[in-house]
Amino acid sequence: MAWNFSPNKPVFIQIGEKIKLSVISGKYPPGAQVPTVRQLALEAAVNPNTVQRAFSVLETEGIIISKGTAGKFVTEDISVIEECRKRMAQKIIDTFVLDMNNLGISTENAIYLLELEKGKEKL
Amino acid sequence: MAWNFSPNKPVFIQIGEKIKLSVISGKYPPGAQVPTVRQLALEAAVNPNTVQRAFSVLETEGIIISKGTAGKFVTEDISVIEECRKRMAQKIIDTFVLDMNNLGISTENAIYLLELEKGKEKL
Amino acid sequence: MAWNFSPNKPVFIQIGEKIKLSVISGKYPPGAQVPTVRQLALEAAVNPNTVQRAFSVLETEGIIISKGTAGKFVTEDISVIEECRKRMAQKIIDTFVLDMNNLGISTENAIYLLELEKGKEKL
Amino acid sequence: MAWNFSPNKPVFIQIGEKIKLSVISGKYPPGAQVPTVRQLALEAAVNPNTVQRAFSVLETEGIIISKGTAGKFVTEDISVIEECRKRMAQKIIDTFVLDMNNLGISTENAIYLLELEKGKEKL
DNA sequence: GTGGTCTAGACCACA
DNA sequence: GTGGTCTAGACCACA
Repeated sequence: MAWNFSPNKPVFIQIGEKIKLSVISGKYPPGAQVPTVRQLALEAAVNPNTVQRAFSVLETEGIIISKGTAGKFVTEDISVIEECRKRMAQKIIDTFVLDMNNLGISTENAIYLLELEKGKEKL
Repeated sequence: MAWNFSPNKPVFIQIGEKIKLSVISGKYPPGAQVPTVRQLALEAAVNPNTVQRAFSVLETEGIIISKGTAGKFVTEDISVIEECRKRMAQKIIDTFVLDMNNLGISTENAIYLLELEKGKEKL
Repeated sequence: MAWNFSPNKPVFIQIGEKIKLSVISGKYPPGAQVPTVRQLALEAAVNPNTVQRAFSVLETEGIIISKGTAGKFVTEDISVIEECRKRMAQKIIDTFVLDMNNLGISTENAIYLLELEKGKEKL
Repeated sequence: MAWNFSPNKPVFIQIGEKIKLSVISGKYPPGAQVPTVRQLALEAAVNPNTVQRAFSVLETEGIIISKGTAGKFVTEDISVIEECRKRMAQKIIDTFVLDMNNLGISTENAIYLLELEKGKEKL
């Protein structure tokens, strides 16, 4: 995993998002143990407290469950994960549509621009 | 103009973006004088320093030009405005594609989801 | 406010509960500013980080809203506060009934014991 | 016996409470042998050390008496058990009254809410 | 002055 | 070894 942090967002948020994406992508499947706080802190070269804080957000969301001294685990409730994936996708879409509309670009035109973008990807 | 600020972004950034959108949308056409710092500060109920800071960003970008005591004016160089519009649109698109891909959603599927979103708008 | 902490619960939890009770009791009414992080840290003789953490829980619950550099304020949405009060009361009742039942004391008998307790209070 | 542990309390405490309740309820009567550490550890799927720790608390309280290799037995001194039952009940009541009062709910009103709760139980 | 983030490091409980 | 809490203290952005 690549750990290059943007200066725009708090590090603990960025760590949390990366773990969340690993869960959603299935890299950490339901019920699996996630890396320990100390391990992630070493990897990402941050203080363990910062990793702890990232996890505490995910635990509040129910994505990660702490089993005391045994470690932290991905929830086995698949619906929580799926719900999270949907929520994130919808938020990205809403932001995109709103931002484009603010620029005076209709959703229809935005889709057209994305088609062009898709064309570029093939190159 | 509605001045309801999100707590997530600095206020001066939000003010700057709003003015920028007014320029791009033509509400403040090329060469036109923009409202004074004091006027905007009153309207938005913020400290004049905050508005000043927003303007200083726009002046650095060349969108707004300060003519000393005469006031601040939208640039007459239309290409600057058009360039800014394109840059903003491209940044929004790039962010959108990247975010969706990170969620495991291809650009193609993202377009499909946007089509659905467009459908909702009609309701 | 008396700040004597029990060793059984984390300090940040106890601080959070105390603030929450102040909100529910109306000591900090809707819309009012709550004491600053630094002020509470001084009063309670703990690290500002610990107070910050207590607040972050209340902000997640929507009881407290941070208005950037202006300070932190009690939500103006009275329903959130009322909802919180009800939730807390119900949780206390549920715990009580469950604990008593586990001891082999029916809810009816528990009420009888409470009547006795009420009698003691008058002395 | 159902062994589902809450993540909020230490497991050894929860095991101890469960055994204590079995004694109080008469499931393990005075003088009776209680299951062995190994047996309970197997049942509850925990480390034998954890069960041992739970027992050591109960032995300190005098509820359980260890007779060396013969095993562990419930005390034959009924007054110890009765005393324990009373102490637990009083603690639960005190906590309940205090918590409700902190929420601004008088003991009288608390009793009223419990009456409502009793009503719900019949459904 | 306000909130907010982060580090270094200590210390604790649990298993 | 695992998670979890807390302190002291630095540093930053915003207004």
